[in-house]
Amino acid sequence: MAQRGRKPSAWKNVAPSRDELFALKRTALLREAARAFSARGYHDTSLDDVAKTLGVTKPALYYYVTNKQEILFECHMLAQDLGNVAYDYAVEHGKTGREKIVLVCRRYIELITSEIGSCAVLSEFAALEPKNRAVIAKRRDDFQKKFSELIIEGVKDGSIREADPRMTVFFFMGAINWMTQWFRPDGDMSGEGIASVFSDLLEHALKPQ
Amino acid sequence: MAQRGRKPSAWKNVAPSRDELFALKRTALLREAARAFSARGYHDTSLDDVAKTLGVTKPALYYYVTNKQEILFECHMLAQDLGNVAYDYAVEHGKTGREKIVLVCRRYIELITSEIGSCAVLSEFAALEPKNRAVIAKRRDDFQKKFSELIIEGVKDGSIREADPRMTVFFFMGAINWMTQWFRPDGDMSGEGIASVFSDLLEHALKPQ
DNA sequence: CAACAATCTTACCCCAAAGTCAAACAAGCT
DNA sequence: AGCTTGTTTGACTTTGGGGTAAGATTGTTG
Repeated sequence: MAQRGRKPSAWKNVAPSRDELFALKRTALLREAARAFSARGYHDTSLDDVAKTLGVTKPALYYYVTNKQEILFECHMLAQDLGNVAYDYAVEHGKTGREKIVLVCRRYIELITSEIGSCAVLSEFAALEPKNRAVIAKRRDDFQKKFSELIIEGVKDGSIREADPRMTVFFFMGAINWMTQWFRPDGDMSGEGIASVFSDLLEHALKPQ
Repeated sequence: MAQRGRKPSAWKNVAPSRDELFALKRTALLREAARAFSARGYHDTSLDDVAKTLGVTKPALYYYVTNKQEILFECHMLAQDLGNVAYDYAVEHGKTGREKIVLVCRRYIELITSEIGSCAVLSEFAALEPKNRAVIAKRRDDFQKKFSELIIEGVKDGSIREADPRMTVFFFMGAINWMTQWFRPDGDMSGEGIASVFSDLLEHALKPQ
């Protein structure tokens, strides 16, 4: 009934194509695996478990993924993407260096808390195999470099007091990354609430005087 | 020669008794395991490797330890002890709430950086078996509770601006705990250096105005 | 319907690494 | 020397879980 009077091609919106179905299932797999990894850790999560949760058997997973390691790698990539989204947002909306930094902080927290499943995985860095680890490490360093530059910008424009950029980045990125160890979506503090408190603390830490 | 003219009992200082030897070896085992766990992660570290590094074989380790899990548990306990040491030091030496909090931060960082091997393990929380995990979690919560109370004290005595105590603790404990992910003893920043930067940031974040 | 491709299952292989055990070795004591 | 207790080893068992092969099932298309 809702379909009536639509264009003939309306079915496309309702019945996903094969490729779309494939992508959908693959994403579901990554999400579920990420959730499990964060809850029990990479090594204590068997693909049998993940499969059971998804209502299939293990070999079915291997149709969408070449091995367990690939899952972990993709989760890391997805989580890091959020960081870049937050960064772009902040650079666009902030004026001074401090405003931008504080905005990144706030936005990033909002993003990872709403997508916690795929992000808590950030703590499983050691479980990445060397080649993948190198890729993720490189991206992370690039990311933190951009942050450092925002701080330098803030010191120049007078919105941030003199401070070691690299250490400052480590400081608040640590505070944020550690969230994956304690944040629970059903806890008594919302993602936005935490974002407010944390970005406020950061702002005072950086402000001159 | 250095021994000459000493008391007859001087040998005691040089030749450890059996019990002392046992304790010495056991500690060496824990230290080395901790180092390996931090470098490669708990699950990617085999006891065969640890044994080889110590110049013995795996079964020898089992003479000092009942199983692998016990090693991880003891490492966590040791790392947490440092937190309490830092706390006691700060309460003794600080006057206002803020001074105490900042001192805990500084002292704790100095301690874990000098003992990084046994501390980087803090990130392997998920690898603890349920029973042990409960013990460690309890201790950690107690620890953070004491911190919260220092903050409340600081707000009362006017040395700390209005702030959510629990979130504030999460914030800077996160920043510190995350150090285990990036700090390297041979890096270009000493433990004291980091302690200074971090405690300075924390101080500004808490200070009124 | 037949044929072909996409998807998923049952049954299996395989191996790294935790953990065990009896025997060998070492050190002190009488 | 020989006895005893503490320490270490070589050789072994066991198991969880990653990964695979071959066939069943479902869906699609001519």
